[in-house]
Order: sequence, then C-alpha cells, then structure tokens
Amino acid sequence: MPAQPARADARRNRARILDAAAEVFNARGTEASTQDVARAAGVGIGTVFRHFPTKGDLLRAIVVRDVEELTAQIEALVTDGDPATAFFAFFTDMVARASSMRTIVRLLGESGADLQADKPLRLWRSTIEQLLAKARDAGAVRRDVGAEEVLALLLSTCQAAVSAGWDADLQQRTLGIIFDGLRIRPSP
Amino acid sequence: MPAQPARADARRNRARILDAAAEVFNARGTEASTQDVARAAGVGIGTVFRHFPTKGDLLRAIVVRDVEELTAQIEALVTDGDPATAFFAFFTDMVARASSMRTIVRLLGESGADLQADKPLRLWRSTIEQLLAKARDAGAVRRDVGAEEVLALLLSTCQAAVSAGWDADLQQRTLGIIFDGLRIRPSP
DNA sequence: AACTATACGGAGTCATCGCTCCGTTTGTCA
DNA sequence: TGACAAACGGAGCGATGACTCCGTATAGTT
Repeated sequence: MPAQPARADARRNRARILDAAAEVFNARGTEASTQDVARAAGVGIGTVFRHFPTKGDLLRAIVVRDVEELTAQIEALVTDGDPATAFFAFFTDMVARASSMRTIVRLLGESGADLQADKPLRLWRSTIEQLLAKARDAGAVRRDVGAEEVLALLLSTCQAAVSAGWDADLQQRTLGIIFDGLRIRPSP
Repeated sequence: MPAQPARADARRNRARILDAAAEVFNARGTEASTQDVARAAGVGIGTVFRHFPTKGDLLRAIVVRDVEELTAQIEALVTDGDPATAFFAFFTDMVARASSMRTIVRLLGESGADLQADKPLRLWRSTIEQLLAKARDAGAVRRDVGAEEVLALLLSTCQAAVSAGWDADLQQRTLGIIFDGLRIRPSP
C-alpha cells in the first residue's frame, strides 16, 4: 500500500475528484451520476473509476474525509471549550452545518449500526462521548443520558433539518426542546 | 370525475395494486420497481400504469390512503383520550409504527413544505394541532411549543427510527428526552 | 348468444447509470 | 532528449427501470 501515488497528476486529480464529488453530491444528492462528478472535476470518467473503483468507494472517501475534519473540531472543543456549554454548542453547530454535509448525514443515517465499522467513525463517536462526559460532569446534562440516545437525537435532527429544509429559526426552536430534555431537571 | 370506474375488474385491480404497492414499497423502499408491484398484485405492468399513470401517482395514492387512516385514529384520540396523555400516546405510537409506514415517512420527510399541499395532509396536521391544544390546556405540554416544532420533532424521529432501525428500547429512551423537553418544567 | 366498449398483459422503447477497455497522452528519469 | 511505465479520456457494454402500444380477453348489455 504505497503512501502516495507515483505521479503528480494522479495525486492532483484524486484531490480534484474528491472536492468535486463532495460538491456535486451535496448539491444534488448521492444519486447524482459519476459522469457529473467527472465533468465537475474536469476529468474523464475513466479517471474517476481508476481512483475510486466503485461509486461506493467514492462516497466512503468523502465521508471519511468529512468525519475526520469534524472529529478534529470536536476534539478542540473537548480540550478548550467550556464544559457546560461546549456540548450544546457542538450539537447546534452540527445541525446548522448539516445542509452542507448532506452526503455524510445521509450515509450515516442509512448505515445505522455501521457507526462502529470504520476507524474514523469510531473515533468520531468516542470524541463525542468525551464531550458528553465533560458536560455531564459539569452538571449540564442529565446523568442518565447515554451516547446512544445523544447520537440518535443528533442524527435524526440533522437528517430532518436537511431533508425538510428547516430554517435557522425552526432549528433553534426544535433544539431548544431537545436541550431542555437533556438538561438536569430542577427537582419539583 | 366519475365516482367509480365502470367495470368491476378495474375496481378490484385498483385496490389490489394499492395494497401490493404499499407492501412492496414498505418492504424494499420506494426504489422498488413498478414491475415488482405488478407481480405482487398479480396483474400486468400495463394495468398498473393505466390506474396510476406515473410511479409518483401511485406513491401519492398510498400516502393519501395512509394519512387518512392515521387522521381518523388521531381524531378518535382527540375526542376520547385523556387530554393529559393522549398527545404523548399518539407521538409514541407514530414512532413505533413508523417502520410499517416507510413510504409515507420518507415522502413526508422529503416533500418538506408540501405539508400544506394536499387536503388530507392539511387535515392530518390540523388534527394533530387539536391534540396538541388539548394537551396544552391540560397542562401537559409547554404553552410556547407550537405545532411546527412538534411536527418537526415527530417527523425527524420517525425518519431516523426507520432509516437507522431503532429498537423499541432506543425509541423509548429518545422519546423520553424529547417528552421531557415538551413538558412544563417545574419552576426551579 | 352476440356484440362492443372497456380493461388487461407484456413485449418493446427509450433513457440512464455504473463500470470496462483500450488507444492516446504525459510525467519522470536516465 | 528519448523511452517507457503510469495515467488519462471517453466510446461502448450490460443492466435496469419508467412508461407505451396494441393485440387479446372479458364484463356488461341487448
């Protein structure tokens, strides 16, 4: 498994294809044709399939790249953010950005149990778990709320926000309700 | 617009096609072919397309039928149910049944603003609003929660429960959080 | 029973899509 | 600068799916 492809044009085209594919699939959904991706990348179809032998490989490569970027941002919140608010800030940000990450949201939603399948996804999940743990320790989130429920709520909200096109206002009101449910309830 | 098609076999086949289509699309998603629907209904392809000129017409017919059935059930809750619990019972039931209504969940999720488009959908929505109003009046739901947020939460939960295959336990825990967010919060 | 409008069945059409194959071009290195 | 492995491009293949067309069957009528 070579670290880099030998030739410079191959390396450049691979990056171009990834960028173009992310853009095209985001704009028109994962049903957009590989032909369209090739056109957007300014390469021939054959080139796309040499770099990514199947359409699924291309999709997966996009997900991996985006998830790795997300994980890095969450890690920054874990170490730098205010424990009491970082978790909610992360949740809100994910939903707001969901519409520019349609591919990933859709694929994560569909694959279901595959959250454990790939290393980048496991890392993403465990980073979220750390953020959740800090929020619990800071008294911002109920102790009986687990990562599974949080991920379920997060994915469902992102999915719906994308597919139904929620505006910022609706996002905020919906998240407000969920956040109230997550917070520690003052004893009656 | 004739009330009924003239011939008995036509009427019978129309019903068979609707039933078969609901079953097939539910089992294999809306991408299942019209050919498969025809086979399941025991009719030829031509017959399917005579009754429903496009696949979209067939899908829409299923949605209308299912939504009308749902509306009737919600109406029963509005008139008969305990105002304090009927709303939550309805919400829980919808999510639990979502996986046997994949077609409708998917189409509602995608069409977004079309919630106002068809008469059956408008009726469905307004019936839910009545249920919500009763729950608010009974002190079971916060006054500042509107129908839009409720529908957003309901659809997102149904969508995710279907696409990610939530088990009954996860459904319950997730709904528990949302319900806590919807309830009136005891003053601290 | 004979007749006809209506409905049926399914082979066939057209378009799209994922993917392959191979002749041509190009980056790299001696 | 010449040579060649590596990469490129895109015509073409095979599969699939929505939808059409028309010869055949049948419900309902007289």
